[in-house]
Amino acid sequence: MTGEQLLRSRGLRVTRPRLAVLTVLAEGGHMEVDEITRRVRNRLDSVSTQAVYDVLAALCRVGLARRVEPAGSPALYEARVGDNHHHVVCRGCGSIADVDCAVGQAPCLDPSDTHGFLVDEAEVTFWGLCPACQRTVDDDDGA
Amino acid sequence: MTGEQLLRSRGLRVTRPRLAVLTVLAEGGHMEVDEITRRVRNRLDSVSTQAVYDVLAALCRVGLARRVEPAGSPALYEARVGDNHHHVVCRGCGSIADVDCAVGQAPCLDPSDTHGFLVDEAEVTFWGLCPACQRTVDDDDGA
DNA sequence: CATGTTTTCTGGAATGAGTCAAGAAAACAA
DNA sequence: TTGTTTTCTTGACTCATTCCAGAAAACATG
Repeated sequence: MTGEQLLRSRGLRVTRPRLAVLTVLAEGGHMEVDEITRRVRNRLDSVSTQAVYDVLAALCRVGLARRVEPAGSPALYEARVGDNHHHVVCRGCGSIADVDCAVGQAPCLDPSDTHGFLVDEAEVTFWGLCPACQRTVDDDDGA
Repeated sequence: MTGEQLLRSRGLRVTRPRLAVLTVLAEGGHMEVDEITRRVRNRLDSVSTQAVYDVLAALCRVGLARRVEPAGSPALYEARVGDNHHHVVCRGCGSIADVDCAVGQAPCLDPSDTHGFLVDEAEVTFWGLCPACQRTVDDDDGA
Protein backbone atom coordinates (compact mmCIF):
# COMPACT_ATOMS: atom_id res chain seq x y z
CA MET A 1 0.00 0.00 0.00
CA THR A 2 1.23 3.47 -0.81
CA GLY A 3 1.37 6.14 1.84
CA GLU A 4 -1.58 7.85 0.20
CA GLN A 5 -3.66 4.67 0.37
CA LEU A 6 -2.67 4.08 3.97
CA LEU A 7 -3.76 7.55 4.99
CA ARG A 8 -7.04 7.43 3.08
CA SER A 9 -7.87 4.00 4.44
CA ARG A 10 -7.75 5.48 7.92
CA GLY A 11 -9.75 8.53 7.02
CA LEU A 12 -6.82 10.95 7.18
CA ARG A 13 -6.25 13.72 4.70
CA VAL A 14 -3.26 13.27 2.45
CA THR A 15 -0.61 15.93 2.98
CA ARG A 16 3.04 16.25 2.18
CA PRO A 17 4.18 16.23 5.81
CA ARG A 18 2.18 13.08 6.51
CA LEU A 19 3.54 11.24 3.52
CA ALA A 20 7.07 12.24 4.45
CA VAL A 21 6.69 11.10 8.06
CA LEU A 22 5.27 7.77 6.89
CA THR A 23 8.24 7.26 4.60
CA VAL A 24 10.68 8.11 7.34
CA LEU A 25 9.02 5.77 9.81
CA ALA A 26 9.08 3.01 7.21
CA GLU A 27 12.87 3.19 7.29
CA GLY A 28 12.53 1.30 10.55
CA GLY A 29 13.81 1.61 14.08
CA HIS A 30 12.72 3.76 16.97
CA MET A 31 13.14 7.48 16.44
CA GLU A 32 12.74 10.62 18.51
CA VAL A 33 10.75 13.52 17.17
CA ASP A 34 14.02 15.31 16.63
CA GLU A 35 15.41 12.63 14.37
CA ILE A 36 12.14 12.26 12.48
CA THR A 37 12.01 16.00 11.92
CA ARG A 38 15.55 16.04 10.61
CA ARG A 39 14.83 13.26 8.12
CA VAL A 40 11.54 14.76 7.05
CA ARG A 41 13.26 18.06 6.33
CA ASN A 42 15.66 16.13 4.21
CA ARG A 43 12.83 15.20 1.85
CA LEU A 44 10.67 18.32 2.13
CA ASP A 45 11.76 21.91 1.87
CA SER A 46 10.43 22.82 5.26
CA VAL A 47 8.16 21.47 7.92
CA SER A 48 7.43 22.98 11.29
CA THR A 49 8.28 21.04 14.39
CA GLN A 50 4.69 21.40 15.43
CA ALA A 51 3.49 19.74 12.25
CA VAL A 52 5.67 16.73 12.98
CA TYR A 53 4.16 16.44 16.45
CA ASP A 54 0.65 16.75 15.01
CA VAL A 55 1.28 14.23 12.27
CA LEU A 56 2.75 11.70 14.69
CA ALA A 57 -0.20 12.10 17.02
CA ALA A 58 -2.59 11.57 14.10
CA LEU A 59 -0.75 8.49 12.89
CA CYS A 60 -0.78 6.99 16.37
CA ARG A 61 -4.46 7.75 16.78
CA VAL A 62 -5.35 5.74 13.68
CA GLY A 63 -2.85 2.99 14.35
CA LEU A 64 -0.25 3.71 11.68
CA ALA A 65 2.47 4.45 14.20
CA ARG A 66 3.21 3.57 17.76
CA ARG A 67 4.60 5.76 20.47
CA VAL A 68 6.96 4.29 23.04
CA GLU A 69 8.30 6.16 26.01
CA PRO A 70 10.85 4.32 28.10
CA ALA A 71 11.54 5.97 31.46
CA GLY A 72 14.22 8.58 31.10
CA SER A 73 14.08 9.17 27.38
CA PRO A 74 11.93 11.34 25.16
CA ALA A 75 9.13 9.71 23.19
CA LEU A 76 10.09 7.33 20.39
CA TYR A 77 7.98 6.43 17.38
CA GLU A 78 7.98 3.31 15.28
CA ALA A 79 6.04 2.01 12.31
CA ARG A 80 5.75 -1.60 13.42
CA VAL A 81 2.28 -1.73 14.78
CA GLY A 82 -0.47 -4.14 15.72
CA ASP A 83 1.65 -7.13 16.64
CA ASN A 84 2.02 -6.30 20.32
CA HIS A 85 5.75 -6.67 20.39
CA HIS A 86 7.80 -5.38 23.29
CA HIS A 87 11.12 -3.63 23.85
CA VAL A 88 14.51 -4.13 25.44
CA VAL A 89 16.13 -0.90 26.54
CA CYS A 90 19.82 -0.51 27.33
CA ARG A 91 20.53 1.03 30.72
CA GLY A 92 23.86 2.23 29.42
CA CYS A 93 23.16 4.04 26.18
CA GLY A 94 19.38 4.01 25.89
CA SER A 95 19.39 2.02 22.67
CA ILE A 96 16.28 -0.02 22.09
CA ALA A 97 15.39 -3.21 20.23
CA ASP A 98 12.21 -5.11 19.48
CA VAL A 99 11.32 -8.29 21.30
CA ASP A 100 8.51 -10.55 20.25
CA CYS A 101 5.69 -11.11 22.65
CA ALA A 102 6.89 -13.09 25.64
CA VAL A 103 3.80 -15.21 26.24
CA GLY A 104 1.69 -15.74 23.15
CA GLN A 105 -0.82 -13.36 21.66
CA ALA A 106 -1.88 -9.88 22.75
CA PRO A 107 -2.84 -9.16 25.40
CA CYS A 108 -0.15 -11.61 26.33
CA LEU A 109 -0.29 -10.96 30.05
CA ASP A 110 -3.18 -11.44 32.32
CA PRO A 111 -2.92 -9.75 35.69
CA SER A 112 -4.77 -11.52 38.46
CA ASP A 113 -6.19 -8.62 40.42
CA THR A 114 -6.62 -5.37 38.52
CA HIS A 115 -8.40 -3.45 41.27
CA GLY A 116 -11.42 -2.94 39.06
CA PHE A 117 -9.41 -1.52 36.18
CA LEU A 118 -10.58 -2.50 32.69
CA VAL A 119 -7.29 -3.49 31.11
CA ASP A 120 -6.83 -3.35 27.33
CA GLU A 121 -3.07 -3.49 26.90
CA ALA A 122 -0.03 -4.96 28.55
CA GLU A 123 3.20 -3.16 27.79
CA VAL A 124 6.44 -4.89 28.63
CA THR A 125 9.82 -3.22 28.84
CA PHE A 126 12.93 -5.27 29.42
CA TRP A 127 15.90 -3.47 30.93
CA GLY A 128 19.50 -4.49 30.56
CA LEU A 129 22.72 -3.84 28.69
CA CYS A 130 23.20 -3.89 24.96
CA PRO A 131 26.17 -5.81 23.54
CA ALA A 132 28.30 -2.67 23.21
CA CYS A 133 27.67 -1.51 26.78
CA GLN A 134 28.39 -5.00 28.14
CA ARG A 135 31.82 -4.69 26.63
CA THR A 136 32.35 -1.31 28.28
CA VAL A 137 31.54 -2.78 31.69
CA ASP A 138 33.97 -5.64 31.09
CA ASP A 139 36.66 -3.13 30.20
CA ASP A 140 36.03 -1.22 33.42
CA ASP A 141 36.35 -4.41 35.44
CA GLY A 142 39.62 -5.18 33.80
CA ALA A 143 41.05 -1.72 34.46
CA MET B 1 13.15 -0.66 61.34
CA THR B 2 13.27 3.05 61.95
CA GLY B 3 14.11 5.43 59.16
CA GLU B 4 17.48 6.01 60.71
CA GLN B 5 18.26 2.33 60.77
CA LEU B 6 17.08 1.93 57.19
CA LEU B 7 19.36 4.69 56.01
CA ARG B 8 22.39 3.50 57.95
CA SER B 9 21.89 -0.08 56.81
CA ARG B 10 22.30 1.14 53.26
CA GLY B 11 25.29 3.29 54.02
CA LEU B 12 23.45 6.59 53.67
CA ARG B 13 23.93 9.53 56.00
CA VAL B 14 21.01 10.33 58.20
CA THR B 15 19.52 13.73 57.49
CA ARG B 16 16.22 15.41 58.25
CA PRO B 17 15.14 15.61 54.59
CA ARG B 18 15.84 11.92 54.11
CA LEU B 19 13.93 10.87 57.18
CA ALA B 20 11.00 13.04 56.14
CA VAL B 21 10.91 11.63 52.62
CA LEU B 22 11.02 8.09 53.98
CA THR B 23 8.09 8.83 56.27
CA VAL B 24 6.10 10.36 53.44
CA LEU B 25 6.79 7.43 51.12
CA ALA B 26 5.73 5.04 53.88
CA GLU B 27 2.26 6.59 53.73
CA GLY B 28 1.87 4.53 50.59
CA GLY B 29 0.76 5.07 47.04
CA HIS B 30 2.55 6.51 44.03
CA MET B 31 3.53 10.14 44.36
CA GLU B 32 5.03 12.79 42.13
CA VAL B 33 7.95 14.85 43.35
CA ASP B 34 5.57 17.73 43.75
CA GLU B 35 3.30 15.88 46.12
CA ILE B 36 6.22 14.44 48.06
CA THR B 37 7.73 17.90 48.43
CA ARG B 38 4.45 19.31 49.68
CA ARG B 39 4.13 16.62 52.32
CA VAL B 40 7.76 16.86 53.35
CA ARG B 41 7.37 20.60 53.87
CA ASN B 42 4.44 19.82 56.06
CA ARG B 43 6.74 18.07 58.50
CA LEU B 44 9.90 20.14 58.08
CA ASP B 45 10.23 23.89 58.13
CA SER B 46 11.75 24.05 54.71
CA VAL B 47 13.36 21.82 52.16
CA SER B 48 14.56 22.75 48.73
CA THR B 49 13.03 21.09 45.73
CA GLN B 50 16.48 20.04 44.72
CA ALA B 51 17.01 18.24 48.01
CA VAL B 52 13.88 16.20 47.41
CA TYR B 53 15.15 15.18 43.99
CA ASP B 54 18.53 14.28 45.45
CA VAL B 55 17.05 12.31 48.31
CA LEU B 56 14.75 10.36 46.02
CA ALA B 57 17.62 9.53 43.71
CA ALA B 58 19.68 8.32 46.66
CA LEU B 59 16.84 6.20 48.02
CA CYS B 60 16.29 4.60 44.64
CA ARG B 61 20.00 3.95 44.23
CA VAL B 62 20.12 1.91 47.45
CA GLY B 63 16.77 0.24 46.90
CA LEU B 64 14.65 2.02 49.50
CA ALA B 65 12.36 3.56 46.90
CA ARG B 66 11.32 2.79 43.39
CA ARG B 67 10.82 5.18 40.54
CA VAL B 68 8.05 4.54 38.03
CA GLU B 69 7.49 6.60 34.94
CA PRO B 70 4.41 5.72 32.94
CA ALA B 71 4.34 7.31 29.48
CA GLY B 72 2.83 10.73 29.64
CA SER B 73 3.21 11.46 33.33
CA PRO B 74 6.03 12.80 35.45
CA ALA B 75 8.02 10.37 37.56
CA LEU B 76 6.28 8.67 40.46
CA TYR B 77 7.94 7.23 43.53
CA GLU B 78 6.80 4.45 45.80
CA ALA B 79 8.15 2.71 48.87
CA ARG B 80 7.09 -0.82 47.97
CA VAL B 81 10.25 -2.30 46.66
CA GLY B 82 11.91 -5.59 45.91
CA ASP B 83 8.85 -7.65 45.12
CA ASN B 84 8.79 -6.97 41.40
CA HIS B 85 5.17 -5.95 41.29
CA HIS B 86 3.73 -4.15 38.30
CA HIS B 87 1.29 -1.33 37.61
CA VAL B 88 -2.08 -0.63 36.01
CA VAL B 89 -2.39 2.90 34.71
CA CYS B 90 -5.67 4.58 33.86
CA ARG B 91 -5.82 6.09 30.38
CA GLY B 92 -8.46 8.51 31.57
CA CYS B 93 -7.10 10.10 34.71
CA GLY B 94 -3.60 8.70 35.06
CA SER B 95 -4.30 7.02 38.37
CA ILE B 96 -2.17 4.01 39.09
CA ALA B 97 -2.50 0.84 41.14
CA ASP B 98 -0.23 -2.06 42.01
CA VAL B 99 -0.59 -5.45 40.38
CA ASP B 100 1.17 -8.51 41.58
CA CYS B 101 3.60 -10.21 39.28
CA ALA B 102 1.76 -11.74 36.35
CA VAL B 103 3.75 -14.91 35.91
CA GLY B 104 5.51 -16.05 39.06
CA GLN B 105 8.74 -14.68 40.45
CA ALA B 106 10.99 -11.93 39.20
CA PRO B 107 12.14 -11.74 36.55
CA CYS B 108 8.71 -12.99 35.68
CA LEU B 109 9.10 -12.70 31.93
CA ASP B 110 11.58 -14.34 29.72
CA PRO B 111 11.94 -12.85 26.28
CA SER B 112 12.94 -15.33 23.62
CA ASP B 113 15.34 -13.29 21.51
CA THR B 114 16.96 -10.33 23.23
CA HIS B 115 19.31 -9.38 20.39
CA GLY B 116 22.31 -9.92 22.62
CA PHE B 117 21.01 -7.68 25.40
CA LEU B 118 21.79 -8.83 28.94
CA VAL B 119 18.36 -8.43 30.54
CA ASP B 120 18.03 -7.94 34.29
CA GLU B 121 14.50 -6.66 34.70
CA ALA B 122 11.10 -6.96 33.11
CA GLU B 123 8.78 -4.06 33.73
CA VAL B 124 5.12 -4.51 32.95
CA THR B 125 2.60 -1.72 32.61
CA PHE B 126 -1.06 -2.51 32.09
CA TRP B 127 -3.17 0.19 30.48
CA GLY B 128 -6.89 0.59 30.86
CA LEU B 129 -9.62 2.48 32.65
CA CYS B 130 -10.04 2.82 36.38
CA PRO B 131 -13.49 2.20 37.87
CA ALA B 132 -14.31 5.92 37.99
CA CYS B 133 -13.35 6.56 34.37
CA GLN B 134 -15.31 3.51 33.20
CA ARG B 135 -18.39 5.15 34.63
CA THR B 136 -17.63 8.40 32.80
CA VAL B 137 -17.46 6.55 29.49
CA ASP B 138 -20.75 4.82 30.18
CA ASP B 139 -22.36 8.18 30.90
CA ASP B 140 -21.11 9.55 27.59
CA ASP B 141 -22.58 6.60 25.74
CA GLY B 142 -25.91 7.19 27.35
CA ALA B 143 -25.96 10.89 26.48
C1' DC C 1 34.47 17.65 72.49
C1' DA C 2 37.24 19.82 68.52
C1' DT C 3 38.65 19.35 63.80
C1' DG C 4 38.85 18.17 59.05
C1' DT C 5 36.85 15.90 55.26
C1' DT C 6 33.09 14.45 52.74
C1' DT C 7 28.44 14.50 51.62
C1' DT C 8 24.27 16.88 51.35
C1' DC C 9 21.34 20.98 50.97
C1' DT C 10 20.17 25.77 49.25
C1' DG C 11 18.98 29.13 45.76
C1' DG C 12 18.71 30.33 41.41
C1' DA C 13 19.49 29.89 36.62
C1' DA C 14 19.07 26.91 32.67
C1' DT C 15 17.58 23.01 29.58
C1' DG C 16 14.65 20.41 26.77
C1' DA C 17 10.52 18.03 25.51
C1' DG C 18 6.24 19.08 24.62
C1' DT C 19 1.91 22.10 24.36
C1' DC C 20 -1.06 26.17 23.36
C1' DA C 21 -3.08 29.57 20.45
C1' DA C 22 -4.28 32.36 16.40
C1' DG C 23 -4.13 32.96 11.88
C1' DA C 24 -2.57 31.31 7.04
C1' DA C 25 -2.70 27.61 3.88
C1' DA C 26 -4.05 23.41 1.99
C1' DA C 27 -7.38 19.50 1.33
C1' DC C 28 -11.61 17.97 0.11
C1' DA C 29 -16.93 17.95 -0.72
C1' DA C 30 -20.38 19.77 -3.52
C1' DT D 1 -15.02 27.11 -8.20
C1' DT D 2 -16.48 27.92 -3.80
C1' DG D 3 -17.10 27.02 1.05
C1' DT D 4 -16.00 24.35 4.93
C1' DT D 5 -13.00 21.77 7.56
C1' DT D 6 -8.61 20.17 8.68
C1' DT D 7 -3.87 20.91 8.90
C1' DC D 8 0.35 23.71 9.12
C1' DT D 9 3.20 27.81 10.67
C1' DT D 10 5.07 30.81 14.05
C1' DG D 11 6.24 31.96 18.31
C1' DA D 12 5.28 32.19 23.07
C1' DC D 13 4.96 29.31 26.99
C1' DT D 14 4.72 25.38 30.57
C1' DC D 15 6.57 22.03 33.38
C1' DA D 16 9.63 18.48 35.09
C1' DT D 17 14.12 18.03 35.70
C1' DT D 18 19.09 19.18 35.85
C1' DC D 19 23.22 22.05 36.59
C1' DC D 20 26.01 24.93 39.35
C1' DA D 21 28.54 27.16 43.21
C1' DG D 22 28.66 28.01 47.68
C1' DA D 23 26.80 27.15 52.58
C1' DA D 24 25.63 23.85 55.92
C1' DA D 25 25.37 19.55 58.06
C1' DA D 26 27.06 14.75 59.02
C1' DC D 27 30.46 11.86 60.54
C1' DA D 28 35.36 9.80 61.30
C1' DT D 29 39.30 10.85 63.99
C1' DG D 30 42.22 12.52 67.54
